[in-house]
Amino acid sequence: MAATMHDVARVAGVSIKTVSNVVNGYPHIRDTTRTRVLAAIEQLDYQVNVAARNLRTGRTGIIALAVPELRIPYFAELADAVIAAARANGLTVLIEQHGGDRAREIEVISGARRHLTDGLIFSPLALGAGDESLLEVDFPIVLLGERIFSDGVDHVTMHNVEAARAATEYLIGLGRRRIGVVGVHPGEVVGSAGLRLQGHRRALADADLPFDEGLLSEAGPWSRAAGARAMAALLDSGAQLDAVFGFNDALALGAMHELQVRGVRIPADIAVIGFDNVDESQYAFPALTTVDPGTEQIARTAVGMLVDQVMHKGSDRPSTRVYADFRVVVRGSTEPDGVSVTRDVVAAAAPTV
Amino acid sequence: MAATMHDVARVAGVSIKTVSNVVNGYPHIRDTTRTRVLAAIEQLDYQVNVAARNLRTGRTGIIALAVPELRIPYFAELADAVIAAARANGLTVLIEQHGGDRAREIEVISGARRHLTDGLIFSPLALGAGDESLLEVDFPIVLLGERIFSDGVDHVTMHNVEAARAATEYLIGLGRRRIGVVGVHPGEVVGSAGLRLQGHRRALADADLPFDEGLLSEAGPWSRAAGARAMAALLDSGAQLDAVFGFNDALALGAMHELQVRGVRIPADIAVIGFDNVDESQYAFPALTTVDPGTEQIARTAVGMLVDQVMHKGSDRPSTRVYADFRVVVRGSTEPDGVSVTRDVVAAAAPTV
DNA sequence: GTCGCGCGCTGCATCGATGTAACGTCGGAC
DNA sequence: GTCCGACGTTACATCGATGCAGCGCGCGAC
Repeated sequence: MAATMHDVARVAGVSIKTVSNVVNGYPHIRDTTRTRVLAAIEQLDYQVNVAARNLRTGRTGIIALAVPELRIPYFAELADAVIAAARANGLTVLIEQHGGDRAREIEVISGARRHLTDGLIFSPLALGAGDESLLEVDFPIVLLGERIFSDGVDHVTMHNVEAARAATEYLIGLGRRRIGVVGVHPGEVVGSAGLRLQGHRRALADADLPFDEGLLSEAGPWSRAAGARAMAALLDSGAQLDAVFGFNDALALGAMHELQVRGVRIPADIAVIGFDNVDESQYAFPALTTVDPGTEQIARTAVGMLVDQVMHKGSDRPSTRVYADFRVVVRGSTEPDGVSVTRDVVAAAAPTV
Repeated sequence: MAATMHDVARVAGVSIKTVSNVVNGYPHIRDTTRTRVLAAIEQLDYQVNVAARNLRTGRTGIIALAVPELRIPYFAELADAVIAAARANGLTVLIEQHGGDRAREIEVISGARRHLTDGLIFSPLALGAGDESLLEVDFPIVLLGERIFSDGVDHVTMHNVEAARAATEYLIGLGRRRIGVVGVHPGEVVGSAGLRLQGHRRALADADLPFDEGLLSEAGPWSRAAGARAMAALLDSGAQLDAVFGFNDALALGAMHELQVRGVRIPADIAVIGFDNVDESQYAFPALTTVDPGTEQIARTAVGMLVDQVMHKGSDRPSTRVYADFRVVVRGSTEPDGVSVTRDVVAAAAPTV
């Protein structure tokens, strides 16, 4: 059986509490005592029982991350970044997949596992406007994404509008004038598709370019397959294009593939830009220019906010909303020799209340 | 503050232990009592404090999964499957990334977090032959992969040799005779590359086809980029091919891309097969034929074995080694009209001791 | 010389649940 | 009629740690 503090105390000839003090770095301990305790710990190969410590302190050192599915590359990379950020804070991450299922999303915020974790980073897919009350729990939560906002809840999100605007501005700067858009969700306003389209339109307006509905192509799920289909539809409609903006990388990659199959030269004939900067994109040929939404920063910020909430639990902190920095990552799909050149276009992260 | 069993007991007018009995489904309780307790639980919105239960029972309901990185699609999908399988067993999953770093892999098996979890599913990358002693811990562990085996430790792995053999057999069955191989690791014997090459050679021998070293192409990391480079090298060498076997999907996708860039028709001129069956592959155009190594089964089996170990902890179970079933998933990259047709080629899962 | 305080350490209560022993009651077996 | 055992329930100890109060001691301040 594993050794307990009691065993260590007996071997070291001190009280159990002194062992606890040594383990927790309490400063007022004679050096000789500390040495003896440490020797006993070494000898018995003692490790603190975290379960017991948790019971006493109410902290577990585990945070939960709830995402739709890990098989979606963006979320896998987000999870990767969250785990790394948590590790830097001495925390481990427990992952829940809710699959965009409403019932399971609700279960995540109200579930019994709350006792197991110190807090939750939650990226919802089904919950949305109107569900704010569900988020009013007495438990540290950080929300991700743009589906739902609530005044009392910390939130980390991205500059969807500005980033999309920067992407289109960048294409316009290259001299492109007829920019196809892949991944539109007609009628949507608050989701990623709606916000990114809004940014695209602003960039066009800023450059006095017309907004042509004929250049928009719808895609339900934001997958490669859908991107290829949407691209095909756009080309088949006879639209004349010199650039394509895929609302995420999967769409852009699908679109790019369709273009290549048809013998279109990228970027000579048509330039392609995506959004998300998933790993996959830099391995495409040509490598995909894309908007990096600051995934790693989002992860770091979210973990930081959660840690902050955990430490100041009970006190009335005002809730914070942070927008991650983004940047346009220029690669070969827009500039022949631009492979992996990174260009910072905008950096904005004004915390707002 | 959250309600405790004590509160529930007071409200229901019973002892705290009776509440415990109700919560844990102990059968000998009068219906009226049970009803009263349940009502009190409902009224107070009581949830068991898992930390306290853990301390008492020594179980946490959490299992750890240690993988190199979630950003590698195969591991993201493995994690996805493990989380789903764990959920089916009432468990949650805590994920550790060791990044193939030896020190961190060792930390994972000996770390203090062991107390937080009931067991560990471990997919090592740095540990290998010679490190068996590190695995001899008094803690439920299930090993994945083919890097290291140890007599005392449960293991789930895949039929690398047989599966690769089936892939090549399948290509030969299509009438292909000159099969390029992308992803060779010269000199390797026990790793995936070595085993898969061995399977490939056997299939050639079985069909009385010559083994031509000139058809092998090396790739260090198994990425798309490396696949494309290896493919290019092979083509540039002047080798005549009618098929390509990528040792994983990323390699195969990279190779496929290189072929398409050069105007090679897939599968008319050259058929392409991969290995792993990651989601990405079915969205390629043409969709990639591949070997499904039974990732989901691997996950389910590993979780099952771990649960078994946890339940029979202490008793001297013999350790088990399971090989997952595999199958060749036929898609457009080898047969024009074979998109998403699945063909079971071999099913083998003889548990061995 | 006394007081107060910080140091180094201890003992006890406590976190919230579960396991064990044991209680009274009641029905059935002898 | 007595005894036994199953039933429904309870009290108490326990899991392994931490928080708090407090002890004896030495040292500096007044």
